[in-house]
Amino acid sequence: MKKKKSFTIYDLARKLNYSPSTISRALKNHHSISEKTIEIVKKAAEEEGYRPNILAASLRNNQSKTIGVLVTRINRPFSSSLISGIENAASKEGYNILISQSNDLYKNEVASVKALFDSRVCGIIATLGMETENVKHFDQFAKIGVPVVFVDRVPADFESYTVVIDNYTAAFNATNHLIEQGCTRIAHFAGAQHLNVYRGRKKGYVDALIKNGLAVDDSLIITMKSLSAEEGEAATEQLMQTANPPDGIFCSNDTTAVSAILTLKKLGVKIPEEVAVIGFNDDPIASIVEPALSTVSHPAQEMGELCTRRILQHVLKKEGTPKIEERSVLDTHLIIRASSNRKNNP
Amino acid sequence: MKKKKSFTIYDLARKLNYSPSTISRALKNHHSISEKTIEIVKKAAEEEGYRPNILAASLRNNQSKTIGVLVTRINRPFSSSLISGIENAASKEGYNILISQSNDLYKNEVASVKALFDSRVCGIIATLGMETENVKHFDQFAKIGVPVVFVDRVPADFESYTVVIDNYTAAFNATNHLIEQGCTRIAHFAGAQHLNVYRGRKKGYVDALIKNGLAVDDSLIITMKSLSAEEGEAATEQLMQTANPPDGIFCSNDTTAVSAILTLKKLGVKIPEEVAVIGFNDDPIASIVEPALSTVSHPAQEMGELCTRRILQHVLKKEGTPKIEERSVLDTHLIIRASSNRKNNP
DNA sequence: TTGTACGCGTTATCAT
DNA sequence: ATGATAACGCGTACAA
Repeated sequence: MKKKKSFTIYDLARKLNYSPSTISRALKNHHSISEKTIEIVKKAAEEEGYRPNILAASLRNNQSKTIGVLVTRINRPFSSSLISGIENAASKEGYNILISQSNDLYKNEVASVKALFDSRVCGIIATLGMETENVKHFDQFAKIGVPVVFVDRVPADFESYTVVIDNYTAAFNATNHLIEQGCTRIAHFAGAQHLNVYRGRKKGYVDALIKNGLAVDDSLIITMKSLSAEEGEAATEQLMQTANPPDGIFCSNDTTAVSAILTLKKLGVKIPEEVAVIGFNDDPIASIVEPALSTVSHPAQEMGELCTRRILQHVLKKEGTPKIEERSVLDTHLIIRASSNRKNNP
Repeated sequence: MKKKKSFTIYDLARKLNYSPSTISRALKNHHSISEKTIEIVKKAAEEEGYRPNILAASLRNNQSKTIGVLVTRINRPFSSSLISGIENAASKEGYNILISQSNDLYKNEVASVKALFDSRVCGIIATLGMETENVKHFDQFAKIGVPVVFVDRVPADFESYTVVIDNYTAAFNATNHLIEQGCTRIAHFAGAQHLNVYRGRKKGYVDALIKNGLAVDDSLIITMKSLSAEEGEAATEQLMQTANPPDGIFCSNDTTAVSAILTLKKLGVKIPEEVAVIGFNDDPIASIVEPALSTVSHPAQEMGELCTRRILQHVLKKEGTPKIEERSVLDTHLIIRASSNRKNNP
């Protein structure tokens, strides 16, 4: 269905007996146009319902005001908060955002990145999928000077902006907290180890154990494919059936942590007395589950805003400041709730 | 920072000694181009890393393959699921989605709609904000034949596609269920009444009471501005302090319902024996809170997919099928959990 | 202060 | 089967 031709600066020019260029300039308050003309043009534009065609402007300028965003799943607390932050910061500066999700499939990720490139985004913000092990598909951006910001799940070896949290320290602190609560046999629900976030969390966990003189028992480390509720339940059941079950679990996300809590309750295990549990992300469910889940807060919204700022800084930058690499590490916060707090439940 | 000029069909044409039009056609498998030429062109395009410039194509075709999406807050279970559905259906057909959020502010909504229009989206999917009482800002789309799909929170008087659930029936059934459980004094947490969804839910609640011969007590109907957790808590406390507190609460969303449950527990009120609670949406927290929250499931993801389908149907439609109005009402499902189930807690 | 002319990358139309 | 040309709407160098 073809759309009607829209009202352009040419139509406006004809109507006002000006040249199109004068209209164009007046509309953007060019200094060489008289106040009066600007006023006339703007008034007429308003009356006629003129709206600029951004496609044409972007093509002409070889530069769009659209930021591409790629996440694994839009429909997840972390992602949606991240996107929300990105959108708020972007729209405030007159930038649009183009969104796509990979559903954690490498194939989709590559296709989405291509699509975003074809749309000539002025920058791209991306979180890597579970299956992603190389990031060649982002090379095309670097090649033409379009900034790439990787956030949260980031590659090891790509020259780009990076916005992350310190997964290692957060995990170390979380595990350390469990030890302070008296846990001596702590299990860990780990995620795919080729992803920085899960690698960091596992390493923090292991180092906290070592630092405190506790044994690292590989049978207590369950590595999961997608950290789903089902996997969390299965792992919890499996662990509790062993001769020597854990007295604490540090989970790489809240989904599996909440799942662990529900499963432990089903098994009649007392939380946190017999098994203390701590998660990661501070999803809404964390504060609702009973006992409330201790977790690590993830400043998703702020991360999104920062990502946008990185893109804008880069785009608005003048020549001569080509540094396209900068790593931002945001603070996390350990939130201690009932699921790991033995002090209040002596 | 200016970007490098990109590799175009002209470069490809020069390199292969073909005309740009041949390249253009070969790239889209035009039937008039020989197999051999197509192969040659595609191979070279691949080698040179040629990527089409969608901006140029859209400008030339006066038709983009981008769907605009406007929600109130990206960062909400319903919205993010909706968007996820929209994105999945769109990307499958090679369409992109441009997202913005109004944060429930009318001013933002108008600005976002303008921005989406300026980007020449081929269709727009929107959920109205809390403050929105008129939808003039959508007229510009109708004017040039761009389809508008309103979803969930929709206007009463705008010719467009509409994707909704039957709020009235869902609310009626939810309230009826509370009555079946023995509730006789049921409160209602209502939302802004100029929005169809909250109006429908309230009406369903009222009619269920009437149908069952129960009195409609205005003091039991609390109308909230934003249906936030804080409002839910305040309303619950207020209700329970009265001489004649309710024995059931039908809430217009899960946020206030969960808030009610937590507040009731704090007050030592037994759920569902003394007060049964039911929410709306089936957010993740609904199944986690204790007792688990009965609620109405909202097929957000499917609604999103349907919205996209409406746009695509319209866009791909040939001339002569101009019907731009069609109302789709999706089924909801009453999910009975512990917060309203007195049968299992005699 | 305003106007003219061209090009951004693509595709549709009309030729050859 | 392929090529030449114009046009989509806008912005800008250059001219007046």
